[in-house]
Amino acid sequence: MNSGAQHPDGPAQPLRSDAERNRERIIAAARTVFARDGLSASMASVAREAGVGIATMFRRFPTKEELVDAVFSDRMDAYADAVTVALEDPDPWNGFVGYIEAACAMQAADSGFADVLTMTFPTAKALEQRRNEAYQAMVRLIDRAKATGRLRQDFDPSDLVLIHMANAGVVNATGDAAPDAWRRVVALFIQSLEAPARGPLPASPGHEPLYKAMLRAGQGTTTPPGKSS
Amino acid sequence: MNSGAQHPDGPAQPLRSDAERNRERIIAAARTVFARDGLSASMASVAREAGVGIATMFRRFPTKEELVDAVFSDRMDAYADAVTVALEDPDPWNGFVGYIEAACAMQAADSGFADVLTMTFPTAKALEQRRNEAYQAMVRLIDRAKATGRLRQDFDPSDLVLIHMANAGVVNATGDAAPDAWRRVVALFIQSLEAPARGPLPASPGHEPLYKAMLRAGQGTTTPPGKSS
DNA sequence: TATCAATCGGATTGGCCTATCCAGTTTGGT
DNA sequence: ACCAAACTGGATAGGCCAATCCGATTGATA
Repeated sequence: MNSGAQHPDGPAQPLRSDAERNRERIIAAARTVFARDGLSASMASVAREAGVGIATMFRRFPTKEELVDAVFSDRMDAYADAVTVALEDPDPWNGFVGYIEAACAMQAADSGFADVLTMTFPTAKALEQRRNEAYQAMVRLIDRAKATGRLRQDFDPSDLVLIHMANAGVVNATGDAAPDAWRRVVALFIQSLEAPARGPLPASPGHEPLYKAMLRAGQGTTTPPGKSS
Repeated sequence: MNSGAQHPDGPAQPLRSDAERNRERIIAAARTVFARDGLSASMASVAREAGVGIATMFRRFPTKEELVDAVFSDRMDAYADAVTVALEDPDPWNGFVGYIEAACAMQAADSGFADVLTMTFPTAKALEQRRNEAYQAMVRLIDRAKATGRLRQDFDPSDLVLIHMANAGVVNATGDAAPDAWRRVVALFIQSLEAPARGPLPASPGHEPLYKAMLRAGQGTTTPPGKSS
């Protein structure tokens, strides 16, 4: 993708050439492994795939969140781009529907990204900033679709998160045994969003509880799955 | 619940009294732990909760599937009962809707059961038999609802599995941070199922691929999460 | 080319998991 | 009250994981 640019935020000291090469090898490997196994993949498995030692892994990315940040911030750009494209559609409802389909397709194509869309990682700054940008654009997209009357009025931006959670459930459960199952589920969802509403909905959980939920989920994936009684 | 009945299928030799006591302690503990942590909870954590040794655990339930079978076959009865109740509703659509809500509520109330509904365990005979009974009744419920014209004609029994997968995604992701979020998602789903359909749907994945998917998911939970490169 | 600091990666530690083994304890019939 | 069979649970083996340490290696500079 972007071969010229380094990782954006000031590399106080440029890495030595071999270090930079390994860094990119690690990111490429993580892209592959996370796409296949989701964010629960181990750091060690990424190192193995990259052909570098475990220590190199941890020296460059001391926490998994930093690796996730480096790997998915540009995929989050693509996500934000999808909103922009949708906003350019002359038919707001078409744009809205196309956006949901595109976003869910991205989830289906990359298990790691499916996880990213339903979790939040406060320390992954680049990632979270892009997520917020995408969110702002998304709110405009929703308002536009509501204004035309095709999108039900009680739709809430946080409903998109719920859709992503539901879609992640389908994608995770079906995997490559039924790789297109999500399309049917998403199609049902979209039809339920079209105005006129066929009935009232239970109240939206609201932003803040959903944020807490995404935080909680993220911590589960980043930390070993151990429990204490 | 049922205090009189033993585990149904012929206990060739009745267990010694202390063994039987431990067996029930284990099942009770598993009910608690699975409900809290889902089926990914470890056998060891169940043993700890039950206050028995690890060996006792494995002697009574050599595989996790046997434990799952013992714990959830009666919950699957309740699931099947919900279909029966729904079939008695004079309004088939009401019955259908009520059934989906009840089933999803059971998922929300018990993480373990949420997993059970989206996975299959071929060796868990009691569980799978009850699942099939429920499935047969469910097909009748669907046909009845379609006959009245309130349920869209292209609804497929396997769509219920997809709904459960989606709901499991929401329930897992939100947990107790947004414990009612699933209600909104399910309400949207139901509204999309009401006739007249607002548009065609992508083809159903069909029974067999979905079964494969459920199998795959089950194995992931039963076996350690290790991977090979 | 010579030097040295940055970097590399294998070995290791400590934790949790599944699963098995075996010496000590409990049960129930006599 | 006695004893054999059934049962118990800690110890243990083997595997995967996150994370750290340190001797060997390599890149950049003079």
